[in-house]
Amino acid sequence: MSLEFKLNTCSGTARAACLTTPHGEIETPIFMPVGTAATVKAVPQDILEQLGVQILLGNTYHLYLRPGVATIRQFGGLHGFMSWPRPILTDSGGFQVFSLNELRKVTEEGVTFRSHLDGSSHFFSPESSIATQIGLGADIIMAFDECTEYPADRARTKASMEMTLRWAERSKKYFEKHKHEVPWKQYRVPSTQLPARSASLKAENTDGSETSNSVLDTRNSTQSLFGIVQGGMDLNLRKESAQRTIEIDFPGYAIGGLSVGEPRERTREVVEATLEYLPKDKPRYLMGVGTPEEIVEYASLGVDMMDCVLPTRAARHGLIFTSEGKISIKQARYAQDSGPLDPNCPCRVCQRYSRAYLRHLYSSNEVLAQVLNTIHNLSFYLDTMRRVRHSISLGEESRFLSSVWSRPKA
RNA sequence: GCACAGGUGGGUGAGUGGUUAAAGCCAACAGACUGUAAAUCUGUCCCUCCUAGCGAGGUACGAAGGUUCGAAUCCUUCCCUGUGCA
Repeated sequence: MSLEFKLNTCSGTARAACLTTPHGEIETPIFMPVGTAATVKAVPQDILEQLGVQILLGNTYHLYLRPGVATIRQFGGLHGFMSWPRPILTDSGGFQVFSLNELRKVTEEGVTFRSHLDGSSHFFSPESSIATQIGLGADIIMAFDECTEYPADRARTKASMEMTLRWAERSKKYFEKHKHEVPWKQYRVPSTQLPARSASLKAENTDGSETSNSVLDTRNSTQSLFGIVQGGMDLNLRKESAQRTIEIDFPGYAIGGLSVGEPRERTREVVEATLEYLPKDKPRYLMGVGTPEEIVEYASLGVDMMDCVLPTRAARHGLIFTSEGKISIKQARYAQDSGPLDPNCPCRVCQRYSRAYLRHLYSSNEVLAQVLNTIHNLSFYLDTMRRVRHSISLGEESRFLSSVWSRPKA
């Protein structure tokens, strides 16, 4: 069994479920921190575990350039390389087709990138992206797509969508043929690092010599490849893209091509419309969103998985998310403030440090500022999703949206 | 005391007769950030006024005078700093 999606509770359009992957279970709706270069910037893995991070993102393009797949393969994949025993998802490099627009050339065959590191030329196709992702060995990997830019006219959006569909077929075809080449091997991790709920995945310790350690048994499992729905802001194209992607048949579906500059109301509209066409019994992953308010809303619409660089990047830039809105810890007004970042936050940063200290760290350019700010923002996001799951499990209707934070909503 | 070299906006430091209220960098202040080319990027940064503009005045390149249509830039004197010699 490589992927299992078990619905627990539904409440309105929202649902709570359990997604089982070769490296453990994930409770959904879930927020997935982004660790592009095999690291969630500024935060060590053991702290991520303590924060309750259940699944991480990695990026194919970045890891392919550095350190290279061969290296990661030697470690049995990303899990072993970065010492992260829990689930991982890799993005295909499709987003870089969009974001590196100055450095790339797209053709039907694939995309030629100029490396942002040294300017060297590299070619990515659906086949090579999947090959790379198999080498990286994430639990969930993504089809190679083209993230359509915004704005785009209907003809351009349709052409882009059609190509993404062809690329999806190629991705799947290559994956089915090569999925057994995944480099997973048994590797030992201290049992303290294993998420409790992965206990069922622990293999028998046959040699008996490592009784204090657990061994993840991934021998009989493979990765899972998700398809990606495109179609820009055009609801009809979204519908068509969803239906045709489903025809190709994937164990999970992502909604891509959003948060690319369109107004937020538009995003919501497209998400809501697209979800309607996605199967209820499979995980739905909304790529690249959002603010705390937005992820709560998308979860209420029925999204199961989300990822976003916002909490981590914003933290490094001094923007802090709190139950009372966002604050910029750089501001002079916090220079003497003895209170925590967020009075309602139980995280280790809020329990220990003052705003004045955190502002001081930031203005002094101390790396600890990045560490602490990121830990807080991630805690806040993870807590937010925990509350969303709790609300869904209580069967609270759409009301849970406003009760997620213990404050009146404006 | 003598001889050189210097004194520029909060700091550093360009500029050596006119597009110079004065580059760049830093600091300060504010803003942005949504499948990470991001410890990044953008704006403001002498004072006052308004119709808020590549707007109008004022003040400013150690001090005071002078030359010139015009000076941070040239001249004189003074003050201060560094180095060398007494």
